[in-house]
Amino acid sequence: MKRTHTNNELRLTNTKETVVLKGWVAKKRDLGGLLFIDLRDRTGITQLAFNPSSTLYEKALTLKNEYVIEVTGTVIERQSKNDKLPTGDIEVTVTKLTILNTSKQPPIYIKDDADTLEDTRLKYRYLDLRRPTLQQNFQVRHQTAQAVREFLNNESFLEIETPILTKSTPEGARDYVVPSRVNKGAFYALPQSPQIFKQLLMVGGFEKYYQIAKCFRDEDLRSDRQPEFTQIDIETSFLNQAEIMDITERMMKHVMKKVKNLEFKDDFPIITYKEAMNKYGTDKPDTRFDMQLVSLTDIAAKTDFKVFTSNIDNGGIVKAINVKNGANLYSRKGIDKLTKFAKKFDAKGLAFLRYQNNAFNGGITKFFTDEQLTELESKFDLTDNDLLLVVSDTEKVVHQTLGQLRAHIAKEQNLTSDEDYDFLWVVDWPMFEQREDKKYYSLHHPFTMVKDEDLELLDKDPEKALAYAYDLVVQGYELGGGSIRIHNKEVQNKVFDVLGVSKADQREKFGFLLDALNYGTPPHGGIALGFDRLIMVLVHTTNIKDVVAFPKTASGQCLLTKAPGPLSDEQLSDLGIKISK
RNA sequence: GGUCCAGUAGUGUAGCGGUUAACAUGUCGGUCUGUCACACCGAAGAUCGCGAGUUCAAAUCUCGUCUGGACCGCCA
Repeated sequence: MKRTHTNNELRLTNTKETVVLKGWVAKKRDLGGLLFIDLRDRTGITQLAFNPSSTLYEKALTLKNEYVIEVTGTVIERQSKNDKLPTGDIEVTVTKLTILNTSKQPPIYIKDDADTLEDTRLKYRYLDLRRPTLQQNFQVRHQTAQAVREFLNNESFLEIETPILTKSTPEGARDYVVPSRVNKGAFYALPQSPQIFKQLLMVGGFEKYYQIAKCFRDEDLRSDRQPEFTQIDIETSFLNQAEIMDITERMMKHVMKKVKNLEFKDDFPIITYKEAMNKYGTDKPDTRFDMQLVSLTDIAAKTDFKVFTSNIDNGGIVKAINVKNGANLYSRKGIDKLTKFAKKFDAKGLAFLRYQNNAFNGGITKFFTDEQLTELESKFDLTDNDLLLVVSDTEKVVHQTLGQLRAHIAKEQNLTSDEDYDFLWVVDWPMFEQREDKKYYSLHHPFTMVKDEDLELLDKDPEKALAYAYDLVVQGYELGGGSIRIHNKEVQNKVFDVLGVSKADQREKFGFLLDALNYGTPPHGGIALGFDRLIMVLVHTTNIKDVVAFPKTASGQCLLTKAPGPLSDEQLSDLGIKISK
């Protein structure tokens, strides 16, 4: 029989209608003389009622959780209503019951507040996916993809697929690799992103490209990181940074309207990379709360506190955050915990001062003169029981430590709301960073265009050169990043020189791209947004597994399929591969 | 590669040297005509992740190992 309604559809207005419903038995409530079944499908729940006078009563008694059934029945108004369910005013008196399939006792509960351990849930992922929250997450994921496509299609973008079997590139993340049977000893790599292909599509004249693209990176996992993930990948020709940011911003506003019914009237704020690092200690600041980093280097230099003065003499800095009401929130023991947290980021310690009754006390107060304390007071918007947390070290360590502390404390103290979407652009990224080995590394990627006015710096002082690069940040997540690309061969060569990529390597790894630059490559640029992360933010989860249908564990295993697994000797020999051990 | 946490009936937890291994929920049986976390009564269900060691005695302590998780490194 054809299903007439889903399980979230029937209302009082349907009373007396004959309906056909299908779904899973979510719950059986046997009152002796009366039997209720909650029938679940992906939309919701409808209550079925069986009366002992019914010939179906005995059969209904045999139903168990997760049986799949089809029922025909009449919609009636309930004697006792349930205002927690959209269908709570009605129930269906069943006149025909067909058991479509039975179920063993499931190893996990199919309900939202189930606290089953993650490994059990992953092993039986197909059961876990039946949970309403996960069902809703994938609904949102679908709607978001639709909204993205709808917007970009309207803006004349073409959706074009790029290869999954492609070539390994030297920089960036470790590649996942696929052996070639036809070409023994040679390997494809799975793309870390469609970066080079989308640039070549611009050379190919498509002008506006997008793809909801799978990307692969063989790096260690985190709660917000899977080895394969999805990007909204966009590339355009002839548009400048502001124009690409505008399209992206309008796309995000479209998504927020379509998926969350939220209007964003104002432009997303724009701050520079430098400002982000100085004020928030991170390139992806959560701006839902303040607690900005404040420099105390000048005051600290005047104190007799050796830790500060010797750090400053060695080029270090001193900065602090003001934890509002922190003196009440963090006891001595609590501060010790924060110190332990700070040490994860290479800080040697965490200094503090309390502000109570209009004066500082505790911690490092004794190292400051009254005059210096007054100066300190003027730097912060202090109220009673504030707590200053101070870190002194290299700029890098200070920023990372205080940036992480800031986020950590906000989380501990619930300073943020999941429904507060603080979209933010971070611009003016440096082209390169110099690491311990004194070599230069791309902050973005090696195809990023240097700002016109900084072109000369590539030769003189590469570290000072800024890029046409922009990141979109929300709630402390890097939602995506993009840049204007180099379309000029001389500049590209210069960048490779700074990066120390030899001519031979340039030829070997990027020859096709460099060749393409010879044939009328248009000015182009684009952006890539982390699709999974966007969904995480939209459905308020911090666990990426909640938005990926079949995710991998922290060690890259799929507990459902047991991937990755060994190959047979025959397969290995076909590929010309020997396993050494 | 490193640090930390966890692994005990189907599921989630308690127990932290000697217990009949406890509790909740689920399962099974019974009573019950308005439940929706139905209620009540009863029952079954556990080589305490695995392997060694210490001890008269190990779920409990030690070491190793496996699995899962969080984080650091890593992720242009």
